[in-house]
Amino acid sequence: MSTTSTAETTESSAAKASAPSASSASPEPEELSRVDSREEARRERIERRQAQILEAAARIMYDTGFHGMSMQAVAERAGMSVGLIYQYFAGKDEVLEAVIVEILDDFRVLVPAAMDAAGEDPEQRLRAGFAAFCKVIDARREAALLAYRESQTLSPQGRAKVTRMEEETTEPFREAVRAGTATGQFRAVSPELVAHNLKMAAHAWALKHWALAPHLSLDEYIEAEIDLTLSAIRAERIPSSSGGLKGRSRSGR
Amino acid sequence: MSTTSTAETTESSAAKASAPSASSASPEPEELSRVDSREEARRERIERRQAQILEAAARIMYDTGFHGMSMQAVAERAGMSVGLIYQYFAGKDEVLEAVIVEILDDFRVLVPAAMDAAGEDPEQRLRAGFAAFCKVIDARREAALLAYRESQTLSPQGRAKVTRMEEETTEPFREAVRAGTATGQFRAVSPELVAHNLKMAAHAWALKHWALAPHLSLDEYIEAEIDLTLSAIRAERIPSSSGGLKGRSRSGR
DNA sequence: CCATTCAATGAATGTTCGTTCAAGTTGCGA
DNA sequence: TCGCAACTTGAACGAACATTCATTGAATGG
Repeated sequence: MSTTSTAETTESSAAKASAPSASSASPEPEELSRVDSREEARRERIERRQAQILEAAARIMYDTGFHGMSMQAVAERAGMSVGLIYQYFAGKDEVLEAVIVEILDDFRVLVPAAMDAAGEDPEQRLRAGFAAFCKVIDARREAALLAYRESQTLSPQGRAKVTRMEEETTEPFREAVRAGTATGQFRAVSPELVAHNLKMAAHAWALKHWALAPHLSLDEYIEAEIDLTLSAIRAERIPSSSGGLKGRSRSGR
Repeated sequence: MSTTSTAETTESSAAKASAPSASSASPEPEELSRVDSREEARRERIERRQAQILEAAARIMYDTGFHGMSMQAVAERAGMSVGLIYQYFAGKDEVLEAVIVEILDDFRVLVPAAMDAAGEDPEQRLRAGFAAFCKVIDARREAALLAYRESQTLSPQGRAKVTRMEEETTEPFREAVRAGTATGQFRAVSPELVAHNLKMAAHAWALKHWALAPHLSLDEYIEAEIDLTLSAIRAERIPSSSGGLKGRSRSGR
């Protein structure tokens, strides 16, 4: 899942970058195809190796944390030698960044896709987006947890990148809330806050899985959370009965 | 703040446990008082030292993470020698556990206190408890973040302890929701889920401070979040208009 | 069948760090 | 003033670890 885009995102990395000098000049078709298939095989191998490494690294970090992960252990788990890891990643730090970027990339791609597939209605869009978000988290719970625990460990650039990706991820939520407010379906709530809450609720499925999973299935959780949020932001459907709403509604800000 | 209970909680630790052999036989009252004041001074020193160490450790871990924290660095920051740390903690792991337990202890004490001070009304109790929760987080943001990042690093016993303390912390929230449902002020929502959401919203002030703080002050955040939650769970105040509430309210479990 | 290229290995290296402990210091009672 | 006990120090030790690199092995091309 998203392996392609990950490889692309990660490619900033190590050596290996001996850019395909082929594309310049080699008119023979057989020559071309030979070079191409070579190139292709190479790319495939690189991808496979990186995936191997990232999976092993994610597993180990989940158990022990970044600091408890030795490159030796990663190599063993991935079924290769230590040295080989350094062919595909410049160092331990870069392995961490790749693991984190991989899952953020899934969010960025899958959440908007699900929302667009859900049509125009803001409520349906929020539902679909939130469900997709939670499902990605559920599928990659280990990596999601890592993204939290070890973000601080990243280089400043790495952290900036992660922050930016996270902002992008929640932008569709903000837009849906704004759209709903515009149509009058939603109260005048802060799109930032609602989007933030949905994001946190999704993250919580990973962060607090030990507390939630015994009570709820993933689908139940998704249903319950989105219903709660929608209850909070739906415009009251009863324009009648005077303003005397009992409660002090100093809704702040 | 809560230093006392922390010292107690942590006491399982290192050597130092050369239990007061005095208590066996020394009838002279002057003897006794002399011994007592000695004991007291000793305890005070232990507390002061532990606090010194924990503050330094929390600061360093916030910047570098547990793995980036060397005992040498802690000693320097705390203004003491490496060896001395081992007089008060059995090892690096125990320092981490103490830092985490310290803040959880604040929650456990301060949140119920604030709720009890707020009176009987479930809504007011939730408001007060949530505000207290957030304020503790805000006051000790570094430690709160650590509790997240490094919980996995703890020993199994340490993790179990932290889990238990967290459950205790949110119990008052669950009770308030149940009470509100019983009086009919709240809809029939899951107390577990609502308490969980409030806890997460409070945690988020630490977890996502970089995203929230530019938009909102702490007080504004508290207001906005609790208002949103209460909007979601308040019973509709209009008993008229038939049962057709439109929404599918299969709020599961 | 040789030459070349490149993936892959894993022992060796240099460093960092948690922990220990022998030795020094301080404070207090006699 | 002496002696004792508790407190404190920090150099030293050993283990772990990230990273390197000389070497092996396999595939390709002529």
